[in-house]
Amino acid sequence: MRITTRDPNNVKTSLTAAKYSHSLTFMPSLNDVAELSGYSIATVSRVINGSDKVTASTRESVEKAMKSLGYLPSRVARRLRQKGGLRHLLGVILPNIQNPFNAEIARGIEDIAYANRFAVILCNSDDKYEKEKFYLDVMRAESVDGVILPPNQESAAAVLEVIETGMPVVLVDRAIRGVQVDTVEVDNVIGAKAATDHLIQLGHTRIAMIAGPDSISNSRQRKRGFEKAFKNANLPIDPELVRTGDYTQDTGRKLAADLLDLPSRPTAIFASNNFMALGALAAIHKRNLRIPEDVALIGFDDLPWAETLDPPLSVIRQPAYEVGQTAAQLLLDRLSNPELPISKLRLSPELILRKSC
Amino acid sequence: MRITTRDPNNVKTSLTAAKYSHSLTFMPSLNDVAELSGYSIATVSRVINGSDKVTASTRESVEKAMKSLGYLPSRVARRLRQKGGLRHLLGVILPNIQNPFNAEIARGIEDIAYANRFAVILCNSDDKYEKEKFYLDVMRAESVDGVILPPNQESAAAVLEVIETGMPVVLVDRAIRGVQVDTVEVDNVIGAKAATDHLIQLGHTRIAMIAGPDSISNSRQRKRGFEKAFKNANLPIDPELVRTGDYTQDTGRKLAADLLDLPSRPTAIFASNNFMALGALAAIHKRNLRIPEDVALIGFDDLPWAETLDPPLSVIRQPAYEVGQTAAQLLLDRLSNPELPISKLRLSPELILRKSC
DNA sequence: TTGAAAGCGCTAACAA
DNA sequence: TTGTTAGCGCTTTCAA
Repeated sequence: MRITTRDPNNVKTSLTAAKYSHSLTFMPSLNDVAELSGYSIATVSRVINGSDKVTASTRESVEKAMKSLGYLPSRVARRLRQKGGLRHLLGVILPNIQNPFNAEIARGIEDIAYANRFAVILCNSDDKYEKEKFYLDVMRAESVDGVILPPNQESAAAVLEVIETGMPVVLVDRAIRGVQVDTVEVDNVIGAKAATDHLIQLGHTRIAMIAGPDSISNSRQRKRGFEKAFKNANLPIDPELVRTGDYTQDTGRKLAADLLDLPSRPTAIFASNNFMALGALAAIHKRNLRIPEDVALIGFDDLPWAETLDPPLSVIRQPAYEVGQTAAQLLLDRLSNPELPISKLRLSPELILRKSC
Repeated sequence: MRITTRDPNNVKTSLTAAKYSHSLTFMPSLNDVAELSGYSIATVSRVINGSDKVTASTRESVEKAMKSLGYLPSRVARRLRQKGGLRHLLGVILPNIQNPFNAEIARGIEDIAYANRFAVILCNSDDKYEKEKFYLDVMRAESVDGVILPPNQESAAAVLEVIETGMPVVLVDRAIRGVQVDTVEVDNVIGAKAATDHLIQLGHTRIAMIAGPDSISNSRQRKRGFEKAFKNANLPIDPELVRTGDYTQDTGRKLAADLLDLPSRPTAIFASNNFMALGALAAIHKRNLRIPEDVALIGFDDLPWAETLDPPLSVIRQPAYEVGQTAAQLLLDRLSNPELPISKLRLSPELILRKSC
């Protein structure tokens, strides 16, 4: 059933439309306030910036003038002039805000930003170099206070360049090796090892991994954790059972399908991120296989609705919100004190057992 | 099981740290390029802006100078100066990016923005007036080209004020009555009616609705659609079965629980948004009720993983990505031609039947 | 085709 | 305590 009400004719003309054409956005300036209040722009500026070198009565009349004009200081002009000070603007570049993991990070960042009266320019890169480069240039051109992003192999050089210019950068979720820059990661090796350990303890030996791209540091780390668990248990890895996807639901589904159609199929699957786990789940369902009896499944990244999936999905939970908060706080700390030593933080993941393994 | 590796001591000092303290972000300016190339800043500016009044040879040497300096024009200075032109910056204020519905809208907006070389300041308001107001001020102070947001009852006045200043605004998902401003909505009445109709056709008469807050236009519209379906079918609404939540998973769970614990419980539940549907799902599961045999469930808003829920959730799907795209395109059109008539668009929702009803 | 100079809205140094 | 002024990086007349 499809209901169609989209109505291209439902377009009305109005008086308001005419207004737009004449009114360039009206913004009173310092000058306007100065004129109205009878003081100089310097004094008005002092009032705005809460200088204590203004008489109470002066402050009062200036503030009255500001209010009556609806004056709002231009962040643009301020940013242009004030070279040393804070611009109260952060740049954040994430692969895709539609991934709940990224949304959580973004939210963590923004909550800290808001608490400190910072606004955030948020961009989606899809891990595409072209977009990353464009947005990195935007950040410089907007002269934001600093940038938070998860680098990948391809973008690393561009990120390094930005760091060279002196722009504070905080890496989240992914790292660049051998570079001294503030970084907030999750311990992916330990997380992946914990997931695999659990599968092994359950008696599985034919365990498949749907891994992420090698160009992403956390993906390599998760692979390492997987291998570590096997080595620890003195178990051999069947290379046929390790597949590399691209962190999308689609490859998760396809690779799980391939795995499931193997002559001797795995009894357990570890999916290296949330989307691929969801894809694997769909593929298993499609084959009417029981979870965990026929195939056990565990994913990396929690989902707010993992509890309500069929079956409730066991996962390695990343503290994504905290990652975002920590990164933002690190950046703000760096801004207020550039001499701070570099921090490389690694937050802990958590094994959450539900019903899928 | 909890693995803890957070290591506050894993903090290293380095040469890079020292660098920060001295290097104020280095940004070559027009002046630097002018000096290096031997031309005036005016000429350099012309080269940047692709003026045709420059000799090929001049352009060439200026471009060489720009490249060798890694020059990037400051969007800030440009914005300050150029009163008429485009700033290539959009403001977007959404309630919460962690809601996949909002994430989809945001993505739709950004894809159009990126295609036109615009960057986006994205903010979460939590539908809190204080945050909305702060971010609205930020948009003005940053002199963005325009703002996209879903208004609510409380913020409407502030939004109107912004519109008064001449700043282009596009409303998404929610409308303000009696105001001529570009708006992209979804037909909530028809959507909610379709959901309720379907439940009625299935033979249900005790149908509960978990509605959203009355302060949000789409919530009121969905209630209207629900009532319309009842009236159409000549069925009475049991007021006890209509509960008002706040669009969060938590109230969805609580209100569903109340409903389910009623002496004569409803046989079907219509949840007015995605989060409340998820909450209701959890509440039903907790009581070990079968879906749809004991209680049928339908939600508003699709979820990328609705298929994999237990059971796969039937929903009214909103074309959220298209809503975002359309809004952004509307805004860009308005920027390039302010005389354009006001558009009030209403996109179509879609009934997607899966297994929950 | 190029350059000189004014000025966008603001901060900050200096003077009064 | 207040005002004058220079200048942030750029665009845009106006002259040359």
